[in-house]
Amino acid sequence: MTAWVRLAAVLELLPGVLDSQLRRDAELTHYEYYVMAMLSEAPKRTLRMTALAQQTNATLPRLSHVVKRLEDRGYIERFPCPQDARATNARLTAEGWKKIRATAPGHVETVRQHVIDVLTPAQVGELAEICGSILAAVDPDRRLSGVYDR
Amino acid sequence: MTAWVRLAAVLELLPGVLDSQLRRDAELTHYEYYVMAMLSEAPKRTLRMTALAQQTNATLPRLSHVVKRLEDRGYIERFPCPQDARATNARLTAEGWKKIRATAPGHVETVRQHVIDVLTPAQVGELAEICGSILAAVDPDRRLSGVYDR
DNA sequence: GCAGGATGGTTGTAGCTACAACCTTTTGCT
DNA sequence: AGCAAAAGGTTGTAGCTACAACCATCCTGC
Repeated sequence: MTAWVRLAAVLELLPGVLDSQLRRDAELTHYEYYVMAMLSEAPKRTLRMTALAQQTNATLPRLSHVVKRLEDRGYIERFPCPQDARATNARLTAEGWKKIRATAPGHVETVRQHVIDVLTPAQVGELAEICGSILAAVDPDRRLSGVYDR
Repeated sequence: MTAWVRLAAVLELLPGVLDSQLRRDAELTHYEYYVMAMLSEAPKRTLRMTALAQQTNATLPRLSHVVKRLEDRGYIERFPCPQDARATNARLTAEGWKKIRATAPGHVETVRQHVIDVLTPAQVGELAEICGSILAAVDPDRRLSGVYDR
């Protein structure tokens, strides 16, 4: 009971904390940041929409809306995939790359402050295990979340 | 890194799972359910808006909107607090009580299925500790969340 | 070689949350 | 007492997400 009540509280409060830091310092949603971060680590900073949706644990419609907004702001560009005319590729622009480089340190610091640094190293390990198990239960087919690596 | 990436995924996916079960089976949001659950455990099934906001980890405006909707549906009633003319009390109606009694088993089962039962007892304990630390960092003044009990 | 289903993606809309502005009552200071 | 500031709530609005409907392309079996 205690575990669940506290987890529910974290679920409710933590996203707000992360969001407001990013919105204040970079005018970005946490999810928008995550999308750009995933692109920045991909080969050629390019990913197909479906793959990007999986990696960011989101549905395709949600991603589509978000990418459109980021495209309007000049951080991402979309172009049809040459191999598959149905598919769309999303690529981080130079400006988007600059943006993510500038934003990352502050965001990482926030995550450290509120999560990593308040735990012992052993607890961090436990947390990874625990979240792994929960993810397996929540998304058994792993249609979303390419997060089971390591 | 692994711990954080997975926690971020849980933050993104778990609320959706809980919400859809409740919306499907009871036409309730997870947060609406939580509000009614907190009221159902309070003395006289009544709580002041501020207290209710704290216990449910929400801001007052959010609670105000939610309570209004639940009032329209007949699950909650509001009345001015006799001791403090500024304050408002929220009370669960008989219908609200019936609703929560009917809804609880399915919700609890969902939580077990996706969280508690996929962890070892030791992990459940660890999870409570970990979330406690995170909450302390996220909300140092404990203005929200009366969740540090035990 | 083509019909029917599956895959990839976009768009429209309803509903919830965050933020800011506002009003009322209470408290604190002098 | 009296006035300023704080506490308790509500309302309005903008913005994001979920869900459903939709279109286009690809693939499979026959």
